[in-house]
Amino acid sequence: MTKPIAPARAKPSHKARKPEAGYHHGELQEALIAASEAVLAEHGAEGFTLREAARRAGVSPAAPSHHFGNAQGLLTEVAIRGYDALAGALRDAASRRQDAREKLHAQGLAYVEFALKHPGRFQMMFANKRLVADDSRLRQASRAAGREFEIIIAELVGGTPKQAKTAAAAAWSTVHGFAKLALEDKFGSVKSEAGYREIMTTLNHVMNYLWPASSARR
Amino acid sequence: MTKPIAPARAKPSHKARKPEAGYHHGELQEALIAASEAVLAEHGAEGFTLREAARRAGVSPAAPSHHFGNAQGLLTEVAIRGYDALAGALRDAASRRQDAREKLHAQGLAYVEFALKHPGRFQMMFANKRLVADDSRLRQASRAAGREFEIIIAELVGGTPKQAKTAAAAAWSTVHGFAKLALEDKFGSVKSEAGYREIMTTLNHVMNYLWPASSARR
DNA sequence: TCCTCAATCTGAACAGTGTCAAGTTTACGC
DNA sequence: GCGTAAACTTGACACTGTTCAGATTGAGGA
Repeated sequence: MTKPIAPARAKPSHKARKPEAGYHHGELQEALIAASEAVLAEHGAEGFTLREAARRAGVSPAAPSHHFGNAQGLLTEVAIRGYDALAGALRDAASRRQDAREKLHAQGLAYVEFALKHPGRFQMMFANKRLVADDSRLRQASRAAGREFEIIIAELVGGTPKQAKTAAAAAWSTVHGFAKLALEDKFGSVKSEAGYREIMTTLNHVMNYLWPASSARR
Repeated sequence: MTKPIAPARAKPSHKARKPEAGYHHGELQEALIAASEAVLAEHGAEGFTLREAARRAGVSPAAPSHHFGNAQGLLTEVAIRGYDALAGALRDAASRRQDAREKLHAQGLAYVEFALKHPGRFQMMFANKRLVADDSRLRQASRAAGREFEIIIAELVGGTPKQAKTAAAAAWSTVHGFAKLALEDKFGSVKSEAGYREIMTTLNHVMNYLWPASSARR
């Protein structure tokens, strides 16, 4: 079933060309990142192996080390892109609404959607032990994603920056916890389409409960 | 075909002494569970290995399979005890308060405290891929822990059972997400004592924000 | 008391993992 | 055209979880 995938390699002359055979790969970084994301999508965070990623990129198991140092380095790059994508999804969701509360709700849905649609990548993003946790670019990307919540929350609650930070921590915790619990089947099976929709409506109820429409809650 | 959990071994009456030398271990199941918890405490969920647990129990790497089938079986047993301990901590925390809101706050603190003080075990409890996720005892233990929240939430919000379920999902999601994010250093370093206390006061603020004292919130 | 036999545990093997050192191939500036 | 440095491979090592044949044991029946 999984036989040697045709190696995607760069043509010698100019590295902007289509991939063909050759000792040097040419675009190995990108190929490895893409391969890693594919492995994460298929086998989840626990099922990721460096050798499998290398295999899919058509190179030897030792090749990644020349570009990323080790598996943590490669996964860190994957996580950074994951955070970028997450931040984009959050910004996108908020931008489609007018009301601050609706923006927050949309962000919550987008967050959980992101987690449920890319479970492996999402779990890896929050698996510090498998990443270079103190990588500055990683930390920056993570904080940028968190800031998307803070922006909307500040708009919603007003108050001092400290209050906004608290409220943002609350929002992030809630949606993150919901996503994590959902991924571990605590709210039913995520596998089926019906289960997925049920989970998302549960999330909707949770958001309505914690951030209701009127200013007087409950 | 089902995992061969050995029958509870009767302690050899005349040999109730030190489990020192001997071909037969005598209390290997308990020893393996204890060893696993020690490994989890020292190296975290990612750092757990079956061989290391066996090593600590003074037994060959193949021995655990006779009692737990495989690593998942052993870890499932560890997770079950973890959920039992968690449920106990939640019940305990609530029992010390009168007001329903204070009970919920105490449960939230207890939940995060549990996670931060036993990170490896906690993370493993929610790592379905490393457990026998459909083990009935595991599911029951997990639901029992979740029910501790539901009990207090029902007391707090009243309403229909469905509303209570929503509110309980919200509470669980929030404290679980907070714990997970804290463990991944999203709220500062957990390592230092000062960082730990800062995290717990942040949690306090979050709880006060989401479940404030008066009925009119914020 | 002895004997059997099932339960328990070992030892060796296997396939797979991440990483390292050393060797091979290629690209590119001079 | 050449030399050098980067890119990649090869082979090895120390691990991992799991399997299976066989050694060891103790408990209960004779």
